[in-house]
Amino acid sequence: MPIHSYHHGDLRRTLLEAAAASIEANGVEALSLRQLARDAGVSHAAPSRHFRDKQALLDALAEDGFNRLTVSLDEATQGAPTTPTEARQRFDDLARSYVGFALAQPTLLSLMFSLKHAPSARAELLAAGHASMELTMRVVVAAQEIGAIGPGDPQRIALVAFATFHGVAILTSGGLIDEVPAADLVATASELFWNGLQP
Amino acid sequence: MPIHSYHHGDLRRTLLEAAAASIEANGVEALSLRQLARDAGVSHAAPSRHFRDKQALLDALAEDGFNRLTVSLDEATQGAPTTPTEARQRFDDLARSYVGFALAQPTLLSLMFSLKHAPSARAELLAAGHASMELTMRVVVAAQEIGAIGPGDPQRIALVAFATFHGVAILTSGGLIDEVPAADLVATASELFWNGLQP
DNA sequence: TATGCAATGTTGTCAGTGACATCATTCTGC
DNA sequence: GCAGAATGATGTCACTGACAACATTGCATA
Repeated sequence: MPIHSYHHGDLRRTLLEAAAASIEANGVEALSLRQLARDAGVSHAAPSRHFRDKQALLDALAEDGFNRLTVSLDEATQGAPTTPTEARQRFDDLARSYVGFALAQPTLLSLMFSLKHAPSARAELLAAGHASMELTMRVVVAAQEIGAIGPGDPQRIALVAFATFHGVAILTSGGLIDEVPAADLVATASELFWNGLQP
Repeated sequence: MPIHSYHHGDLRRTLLEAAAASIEANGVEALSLRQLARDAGVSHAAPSRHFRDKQALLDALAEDGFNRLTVSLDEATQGAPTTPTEARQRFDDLARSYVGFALAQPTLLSLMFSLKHAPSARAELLAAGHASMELTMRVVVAAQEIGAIGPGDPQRIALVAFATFHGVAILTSGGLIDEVPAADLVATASELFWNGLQP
């Protein structure tokens, strides 16, 4: 790809990456399509070829975020547990991975769960979000299968676990907590939740 | 107060209420100070007398939200419990109240925990947020005092409880969950968490 | 009670923005 | 090698937030 070609080459990806950096640095409110275009060295209307409007860019960012979160959670919970200790470890790892994601890109996480998405993007977002929750369910089911935790609708348990991780992630990344270190809060949450699941 | 006086009378409150309605209807992104001014029947620059800039209005909204949340949680948990069943009931009520607040004004809740606040407003927001968490701690301490749950740092437990409620609230109000009714999710979360607290 | 100042509201202006229409260039499949 | 699809550029418009300068009103106090 020549340095100065009429076509950018991979403008869509460039815009997404710059936008992700921008929202973390200055918030969603301050995101400017025209500024992104300037930074990418294209005209102010070029982004509209890839994102119908600003909302479409935000939707794409959110979907991308869910996909990255799914990868993170997946990598953190490889291998089926064979002992209760291992199952518990997977659960801990899942929680730490979630909160780690949140601390690294808190604004993106908020955006992912923000409810103002274009109806057209809703299907993709739902699918991407569900993939993340599926991973949580996988950990729950694996723990149930070896008897590390009691029975119970794994989907419901996984949803509550996911919600717990999310809440801890938002609280710790939101700067609303000074007294308790983030890692301690994650550990406490994981421990309490696990206790509640015991047979 | 005359119908048409030079001074509006209570513009600040009018703006806050209209803004709260606007963000729930159209999202934070679409909030327009000038539109709020038009709706209130004042000039486009009048709001600046009450809110230095848009961020200041959002900060005030968030603080107001925390105060209202605190009132809701307080009203839902009146009276010291005397039995484990009552203590458990308080805990359930707290969770339901939190999620009810979230369902009624999901965008405001997101805004409250958004990290994009002016440094000058941080102190007030922190105080308002802590008041909500204090209420959660009150419920935990009350339960501990009558032995309904085991010992443990009540602040840490309360923070995790708060986080759990918040996570469930965001998930249920965010439209990311179709399979499980919100009330069921709240009940499951409350039950699992309570189990984890048993001595 | 009179008055001066603080609080509040108005008008005017400016640069930045998102969206859209129209035109230009390049790429790709046939 | 060429036609049409992708992608980018240019021009324009209404709207917005922020700010400056000016107007009106309410209130404290002398």
